[in-house]
Amino acid sequence: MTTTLQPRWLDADQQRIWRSFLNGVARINERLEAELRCFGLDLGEYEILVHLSESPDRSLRMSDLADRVRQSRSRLTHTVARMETKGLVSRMACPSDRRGVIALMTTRGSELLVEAAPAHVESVRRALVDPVDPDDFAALGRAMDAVTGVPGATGVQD
Amino acid sequence: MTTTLQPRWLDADQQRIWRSFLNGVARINERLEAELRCFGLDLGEYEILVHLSESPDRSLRMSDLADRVRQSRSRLTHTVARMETKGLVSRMACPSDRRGVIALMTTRGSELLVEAAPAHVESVRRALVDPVDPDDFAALGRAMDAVTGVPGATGVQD
DNA sequence: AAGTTGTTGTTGAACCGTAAACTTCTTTGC
DNA sequence: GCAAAGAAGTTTACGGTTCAACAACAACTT
Repeated sequence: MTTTLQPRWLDADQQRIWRSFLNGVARINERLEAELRCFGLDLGEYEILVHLSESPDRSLRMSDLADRVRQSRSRLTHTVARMETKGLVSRMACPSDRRGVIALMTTRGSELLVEAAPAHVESVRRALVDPVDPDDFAALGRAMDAVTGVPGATGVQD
Repeated sequence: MTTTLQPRWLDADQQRIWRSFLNGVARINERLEAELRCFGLDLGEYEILVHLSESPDRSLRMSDLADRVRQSRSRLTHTVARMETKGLVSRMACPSDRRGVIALMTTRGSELLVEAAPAHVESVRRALVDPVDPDDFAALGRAMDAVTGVPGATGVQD
């Protein structure tokens, strides 16, 4: 037989919270995407620009960038290709590894990020930060860190 | 001039939490999708089956269903059409409103849900419920309710 | 040093979601 | 009653994501 033990169903509270989570995430995404569309960007492209802007020389190896923005390599290739035609990024060969490709943000990309960032941050505030109680917001951070396995201070403060 | 006041940037903590959120959500989605793929479903299809199974006669108006699973009407039409070819749902005319279409779950759809549900619930536990501290999990629920504007008990308990 | 294995990044096809136009029907207001 | 406005679903075209196969290179292995 396969390992089909009795399923540990969620209790009523857990199920309510789980559905609240699904609803909340969907709502947040809707708002952020809608807002970024005014700048001709989606969340994936925006994140690419953010991570490039935070890196030395505004550049990052494709595989490194893919990990940071949680996109598959294939998806990143396609997305960066599109952004390249828009003049937001460009690509060059990696000097240290001839397999590698380095994506770098253009001046135009940088300018678009500077333009879009304030509105985006305001969206994040309106959609999440402002409506949520600060203690709950901190708990949200701990919860998501636990999900991704970030060590986090589980013990007592000293 | 446009209303470009000084942007209220996120402070270091808020930004860390926001990124934890993005990472956590992505991780949870990955796991749930990967698990459901074993049953030939994605999260959108699974949710359709769940909501149909909870409704009288295992049936729901398309627009009603669309609201519950947070899909656009267009998307739902496509998804249900696909599921219909798989034999998981079927469609019939709505008796009370001749514009309406009623989606209903087939026996096959019901059987697939019964088969997939335990594994899915286990995924939700492993990805979210189990790793997160119970108090933080409750706070997560309150936070997401605040995001979607669910009234919620903000005051003191009586 | 040659062969194996793993990594990096791209390609093209299939698939899915989005957006806008459109049909049919209901509801509203005069 | 009738025209206008609105709602329910579908359709089509387009764009983006996924998936599997692939080419080029690096890193081990012996």
